[in-house]
Amino acid sequence: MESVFEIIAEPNRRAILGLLVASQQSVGEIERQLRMPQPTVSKHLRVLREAGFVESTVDAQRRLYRLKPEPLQEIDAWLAPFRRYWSAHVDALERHLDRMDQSTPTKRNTRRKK
Amino acid sequence: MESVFEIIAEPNRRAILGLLVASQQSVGEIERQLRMPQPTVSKHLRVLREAGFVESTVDAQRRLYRLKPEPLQEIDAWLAPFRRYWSAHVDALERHLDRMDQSTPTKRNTRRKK
DNA sequence: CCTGTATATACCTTGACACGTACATACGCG
DNA sequence: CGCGTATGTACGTGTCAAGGTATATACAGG
Repeated sequence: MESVFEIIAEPNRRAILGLLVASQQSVGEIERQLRMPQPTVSKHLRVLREAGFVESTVDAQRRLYRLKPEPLQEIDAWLAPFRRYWSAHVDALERHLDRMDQSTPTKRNTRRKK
Repeated sequence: MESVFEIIAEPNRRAILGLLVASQQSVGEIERQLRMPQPTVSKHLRVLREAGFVESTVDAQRRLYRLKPEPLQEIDAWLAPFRRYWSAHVDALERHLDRMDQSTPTKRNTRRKK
């Protein structure tokens, strides 16, 4: 279970992260909101913790889990080249639509690469 | 194999997507650049195609695969709340550092991103 | 046609991981 | 101290997906 991508492939883990983005939560609160058995929550939290997605602090018998940004930022970084790709191709789509619309003269001086 | 997250959990598939972001490629070209057996490439391409990550056109015996943006945009969208989360917390960190630095009166318009 | 090239698919095996159940540990309180 | 609550962990099980090997399909050219 090495990569951040495998970690977030699990729907329950994404749900847990989705909860924690609002505020920190105890295991029991997560358990109740997501209606999943407690051992399942604990195991997913373990995976998330060891992958650096969350950290916990002790509050008596409870443990409060909160989000850590780095792994998700890593995913965001991986996505960057593709963002550039599709923003470049919005231009291509526009050119395509321009060609379909015969009446409008191409006011298109944005040149294409490749 | 439903969710886009499961699709990109596979390292070879991410590698293929990484190749295609540069330009479209034939199966053989992918096979050679990534040094993976041809059936493996074909199977991963199939998964990517059925999930909408790529599309292919026929060029004689070859098939040219190119990227389609939507599924990756979906991942990008999922990431959005977390981006808000951590950018909010960069601010919190900055405020914290400001409080630690007693001498400087918060001249808070130098907004450093990341 | 036959051959070589290019790509897809079928079958099998293996390993990883998610889940449920049961149990262990820890803490607080009466 | 013993009980209830809160959380972590160990074990057995089933499922599913990735890889390898072999084979099928498609096309091009002599």
